[in-house]
Amino acid sequence: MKGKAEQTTQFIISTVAPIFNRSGYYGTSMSDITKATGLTKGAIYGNFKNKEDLAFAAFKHNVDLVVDRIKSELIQIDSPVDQLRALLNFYRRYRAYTLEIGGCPILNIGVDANHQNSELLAKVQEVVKKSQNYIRKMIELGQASKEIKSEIDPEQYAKRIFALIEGAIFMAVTMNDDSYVNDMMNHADRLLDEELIN
Amino acid sequence: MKGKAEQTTQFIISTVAPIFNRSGYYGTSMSDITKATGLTKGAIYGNFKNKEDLAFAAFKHNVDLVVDRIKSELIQIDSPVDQLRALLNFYRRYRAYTLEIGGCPILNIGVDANHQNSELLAKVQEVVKKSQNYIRKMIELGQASKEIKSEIDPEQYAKRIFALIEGAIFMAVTMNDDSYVNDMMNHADRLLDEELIN
DNA sequence: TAAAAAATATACCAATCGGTATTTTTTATC
DNA sequence: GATAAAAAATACCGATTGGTATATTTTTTA
Repeated sequence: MKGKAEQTTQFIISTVAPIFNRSGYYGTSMSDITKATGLTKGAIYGNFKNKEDLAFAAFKHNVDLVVDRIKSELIQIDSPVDQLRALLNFYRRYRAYTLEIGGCPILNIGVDANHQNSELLAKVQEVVKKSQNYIRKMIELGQASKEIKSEIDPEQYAKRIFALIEGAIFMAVTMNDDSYVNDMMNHADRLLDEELIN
Repeated sequence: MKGKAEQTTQFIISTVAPIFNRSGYYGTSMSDITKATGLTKGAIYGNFKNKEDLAFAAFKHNVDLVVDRIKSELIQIDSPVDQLRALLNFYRRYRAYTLEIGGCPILNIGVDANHQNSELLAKVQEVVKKSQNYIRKMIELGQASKEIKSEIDPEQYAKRIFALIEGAIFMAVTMNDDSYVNDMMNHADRLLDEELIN
């Protein structure tokens, strides 16, 4: 006895995820949610404990969308250095890709949840750590294969590359100007060539 | 016939500015504002047309605080290259300095206002443009004095430096980790040495 | 110091907030 | 197709939202 509800749950999440991402927690009302889904409060609260739980699910959904896309693009690449380059390339197309979900969930929810919802902020921090670990492992694999200098600190560069990316996305979204991302990815490419690669 | 009101207006703005910066527009309620100021709605609405106007004033106040501080630190420096270095140094101390106002207003309000309040977003964009022009002029002065390479594009590097800074601040605030800013400012220093300076 | 003006407090408004108890409808099982 | 269970709709709740009209207090000016 279950089947319909799971579909509805997924429908609610995917419908509501861009709204939370764009408008933030307090900027998204239950009536926004019922309007967007065409469902009533009874249906929403039958599938989610409360608004907060819906916000958690929405964030996870948006992150999974992006992460799945990245992994599917990088999994077919062998060399870790080429993977790093492909990652940068992904972000060149990032803004167009995330238009429909309303921008970068890490950036949006990170700013929104800070000082507001520590539990949601913790989830953002988890995603950031996983993302940085992902980059760090690429760097470490590059060191193991002698493509990347052994003396550099993988953690340090993973954090820096992630910060570069988020800064570029923030500026591109805020100023509605893709050149921030394009220039920054060129810059990151040069960073690879001049500081990381042997 | 005026005097008391102006003091009160200023008091309200400076009291409320950190709240808007931390909690965003919809996350800040009029009751938050009356509680924090100890005033009643009558006093608030006697000094401001509505909540939106208060948010505008709060953003301007936070920006002015930061800008005034930067200008006071840079005005006594002659060489434009040294000014650029001093700017980077300012941001090394930025997070501690902006703890009381609740982080970077450009970042916070930029994300908060996007998709929510186009008028407020326009004000953020104006501040970003002014900030970038400020950096661009330093670079151009450096070119005029032959300290900086004539072939580089001042606008491009002003945008990149600003994006670097905002990315580092976002990561530092979100992850509660100052090393993002420290590492990024070191990185920007090297960018100056290797790409900009003759 | 009295009168005028300005500033603040009080009391209230309709609308909306997130959430829930109950009823109705839909779905799955036999 | 009857029945039971699950899901969704309806109708409602108290609290809070941003905002306003009016009364009171404070400040300024004469």
